[in-house]
Amino acid sequence: MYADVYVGYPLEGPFTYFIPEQFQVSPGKRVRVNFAGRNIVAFVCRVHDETPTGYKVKDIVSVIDNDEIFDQRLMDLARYVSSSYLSYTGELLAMALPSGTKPSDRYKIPFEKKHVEEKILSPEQDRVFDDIKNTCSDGQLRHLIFGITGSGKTEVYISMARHLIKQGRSVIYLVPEISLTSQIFERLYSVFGDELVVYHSHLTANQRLHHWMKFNTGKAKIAVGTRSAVFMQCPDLGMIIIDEEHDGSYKEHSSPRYNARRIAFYRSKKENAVLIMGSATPSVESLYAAENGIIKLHELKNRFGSSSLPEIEIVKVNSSREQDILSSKMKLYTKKAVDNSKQVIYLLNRRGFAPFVICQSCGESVQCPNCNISLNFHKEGNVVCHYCGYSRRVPDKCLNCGSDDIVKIGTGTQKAEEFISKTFNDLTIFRLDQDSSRKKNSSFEFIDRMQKGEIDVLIGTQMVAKGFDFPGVVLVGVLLADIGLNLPDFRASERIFSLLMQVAGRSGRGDSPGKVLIQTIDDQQEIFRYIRNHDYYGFYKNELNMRRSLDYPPFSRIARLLVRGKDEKKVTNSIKKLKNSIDSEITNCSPIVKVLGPSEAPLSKISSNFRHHIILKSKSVAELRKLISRTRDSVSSRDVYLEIDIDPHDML
DNA sequence: AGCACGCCGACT
DNA sequence: GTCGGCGTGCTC
Repeated sequence: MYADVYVGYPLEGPFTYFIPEQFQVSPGKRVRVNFAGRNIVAFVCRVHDETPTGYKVKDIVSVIDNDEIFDQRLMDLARYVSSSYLSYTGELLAMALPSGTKPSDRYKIPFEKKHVEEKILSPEQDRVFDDIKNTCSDGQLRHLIFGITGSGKTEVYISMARHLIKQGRSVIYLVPEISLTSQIFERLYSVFGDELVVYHSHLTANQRLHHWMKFNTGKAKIAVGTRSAVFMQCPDLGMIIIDEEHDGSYKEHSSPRYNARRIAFYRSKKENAVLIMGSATPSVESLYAAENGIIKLHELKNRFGSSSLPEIEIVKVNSSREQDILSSKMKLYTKKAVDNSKQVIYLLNRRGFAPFVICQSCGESVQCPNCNISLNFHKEGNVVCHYCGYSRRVPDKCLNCGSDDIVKIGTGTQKAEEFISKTFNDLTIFRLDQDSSRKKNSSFEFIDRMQKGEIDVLIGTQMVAKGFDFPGVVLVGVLLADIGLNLPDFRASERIFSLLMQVAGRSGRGDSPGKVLIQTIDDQQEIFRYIRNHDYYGFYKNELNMRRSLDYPPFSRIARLLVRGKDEKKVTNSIKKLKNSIDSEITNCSPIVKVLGPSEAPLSKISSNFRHHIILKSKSVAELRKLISRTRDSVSSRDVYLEIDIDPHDML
């Protein structure tokens, strides 16, 4: 007998191997095979007795799984996704499936089990729940809940999940990032107990395998996880929930560059499962789909309980210098909040853009030698590159002109933390960013301390904006809203808008009314008018008009072709060749595709790789795919790589 | 992706 | 004459 297998390389398979007598091989198991001289994992998709001709068949080396870990449905999904994103079936399987070899159930529940009384839905939540429940039995499977922050979308998801699980079906619950799984896990655990599993990349490979199998066999009925959990298999998929659906994390940033939102959309139809997406700031694409009847829209307009939306104020600051980190208004509001034993959250979006070390004499900032990006100053006296990890001591003299007049400009979370603790020296301050949250269990610890009111001021990057429910917070301060607003990227204002609305939603969730103070250098930006009024629809309309006039999504589909390599000459030659190939192909058959570029990518060099790109736009994504698959081989030169991104999330 | 094969330039 | 650069092609 023979087995057709896929391998985790950018190669379209499958490849056929001989099954030695003693092995139990069936579709859905992983095996070890010798492929091009090395032993690698392969995924069995078919077992048959057709002797291949034309090459010498090798034997399977060993069998990894006793039981099948996937079935035909995942194969179909993998083929669909890889063809949609011009990646490869095996590559997708390798990414989607757990890599462990012996399942481990040694997963520690990250909190003390406590009894939670059953929550009763508000009339508004109940209406939405009923509406979803009733319409989905009529075949309306896709739903978008547009609910303001604090309106209790989670409770609607949970009611729906409980309803479907009672019918013996399974539920996938997606959240944008790992730090959010623990919070939602706690809530779900109180409802579903041991029928719940988690799935994300911070688990060990063997834990992942165990959880995958528990869900796959139907022993667990609900799985909460990050984007890769959208591929999880179960006996009867009843629903996929996408919480914070606007979030960019649902788009995978390396090949296969799938978008979990689209996959969920596809699966819901294919497997007759309900899809619920929820957000306080729906993506322009999703709301547009709702307006066009592709998704059913539900609104939650009231906050749960007695709290109301916070008041938002915009305050102009003069610079991003240290003395301007906190405006006098910010200091005043902060003091008032903590004097009443309440809590404050400060958002400093993106650790990656500040602070720079700059020469006052020639104006040059200290650049990363591998990426053409300004290095960021860290407290330890080093400058660090957040793209490639390069790090060096702060130079005494300007590397460009030799002047010793170098200063640090801008503010990162570290510096802000230091400055704030100097300003308010009796407060307990906690910093939450990628550096501080990396230590294991620190995020659970911090949530606990925050809930107990032990922390006065929480300062952090966008992590503080997402999902937290701390009733003691009455002030949210955005230290510098301008960061990221002027990026050369058509989604920049959408991203900043939802970030600011999300973080604003952290304020005033308890009994006391909340305030939001947004500091900005440019207070005349249009976006602030919508933010001040909590006017999502106003923002949306404005944004939609812009997208329409420039032919951006949702009015077209985009593909980005990025060529990168260490030798810039080769990169530019390759992309020219690619452009020529596209041009001749277009005149032949695809006049409905618009071609922009080639041009240098905004991040023109990362990790010593020069980057140039071509942007393709078309109403028809099929046309884009056809064009790319016919021209991609023109980039064939060695050490030059072509990265294909269908529906890119940013174009930096 | 990795790796072998094989075709032209420059050098002990 | 050979070493080694990298373009091309293959992997069951």
